[in-house]
Amino acid sequence: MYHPRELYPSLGTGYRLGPPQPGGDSSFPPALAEGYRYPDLDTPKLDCFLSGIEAGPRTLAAAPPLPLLPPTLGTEPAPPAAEALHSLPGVSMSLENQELWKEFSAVGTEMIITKAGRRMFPACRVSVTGLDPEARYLFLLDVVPVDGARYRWQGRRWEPSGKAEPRLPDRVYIHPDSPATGAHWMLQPVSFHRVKLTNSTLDPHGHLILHSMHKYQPRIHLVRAAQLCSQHWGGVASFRFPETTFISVTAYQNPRITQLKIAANPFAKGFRENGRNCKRERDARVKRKLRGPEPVATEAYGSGDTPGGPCDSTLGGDVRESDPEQASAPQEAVPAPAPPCGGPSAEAYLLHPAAFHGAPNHLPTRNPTFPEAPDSGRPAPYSAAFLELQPGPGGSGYPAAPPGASFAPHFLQGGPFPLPYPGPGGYLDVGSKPMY
DNA sequence: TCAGCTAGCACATTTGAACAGA
DNA sequence: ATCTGTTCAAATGTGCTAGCTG
Repeated sequence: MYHPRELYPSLGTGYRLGPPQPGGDSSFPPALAEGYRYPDLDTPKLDCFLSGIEAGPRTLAAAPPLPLLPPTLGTEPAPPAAEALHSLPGVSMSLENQELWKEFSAVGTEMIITKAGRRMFPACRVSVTGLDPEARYLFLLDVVPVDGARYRWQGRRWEPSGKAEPRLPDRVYIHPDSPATGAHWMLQPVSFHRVKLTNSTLDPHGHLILHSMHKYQPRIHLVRAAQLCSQHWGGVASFRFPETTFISVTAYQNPRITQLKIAANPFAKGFRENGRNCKRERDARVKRKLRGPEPVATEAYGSGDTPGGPCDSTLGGDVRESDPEQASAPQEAVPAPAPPCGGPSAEAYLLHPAAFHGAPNHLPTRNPTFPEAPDSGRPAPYSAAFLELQPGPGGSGYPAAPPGASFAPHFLQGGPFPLPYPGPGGYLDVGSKPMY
């Protein structure tokens, strides 16, 4: 296994997220300071990953003391503005699909996790401003536990039910467009709809590993760096949005969440009231089955509907079909359909568009020594690459993920990347730290 | 007994290859 | 020969449900 300090020994350990330094930069935007405290502010799990960032001209300023997260979901008032923790002055981020998130949050967001990995819905879709248009940045997403409790659905609400399970290996999702110029990231909303969540601790695909019935919070990190393995990283900004807090489940507990997901997620169209798989239709099918073979449907398959589902550009994600206003909002912000990438990334897109619709083809070809995704004949797509990293020295009391028989201690799953770091669209395993 | 998990199912959407026509 | 638009099949993403497990 690798630790970033081993990968980048020349970088030292001088740059870390942490409490504000005396005399540190005070450019932290006040508006963004109104948020919640990172539960693990003192030991951010990205430490080992980000410690290689070169100390910039400014000292990293951490968020000021903030109130703790509320204990339960579904009852809290409208959440405050996003919290930010960064050393990139002037950079701010906003949640594009905030209304949808708030709708879920008001009920108590649940995210299905499966062994094979399940996408998040709603997905995190953000807009960023204040970047240097010429500089290159990486966009990362991770998910951290909100508290040390396990939760249980009590028929009407979620309530704490005992102590949380030991923290699992931390993984970071790297946006497929990374690295790209500031101009590219600011051109259109950045969507993390391809992030997958799993409850399989031996997950070989690099999906983000979570415990079921626990409360989590996604975080988005912006790192200024020319390349994924750059030795000249120029700062980091971390953001999180309180309304994106969710409880991981293997089956939905709150029927209101189920209804919201069905109403908002294009992939669940078949379960809507007027769909072919609504309860009435299902019952009718069962009856017909008992009587005899089902007649062939005469209606054109999916006719009349405008495709509005997730796409793979940064604009993609949870377009809410039932809410045309919401669906059109990003287009108002970006009048002309922008190319998926700008600068060198746009070049890569033109040369290898598939790279932005699944496999990162703009990178070196798939390493044949790595296995295919076990559940598919196709090469592992966006989750193709990740890196298992050993917890840092003195960093973790948490035992490293038990090495599965199917994969080596460190490797790039389905890796098109011959280098020991994850490629765009991949996941970085940064080890973990004990939380409780 | 029961809460939680898993696998299989049907349906909708996405994606890319193949093809036809300009 | 090239470009554009259409069609189609396979892959993938959904929630539902029955059965299993601890």
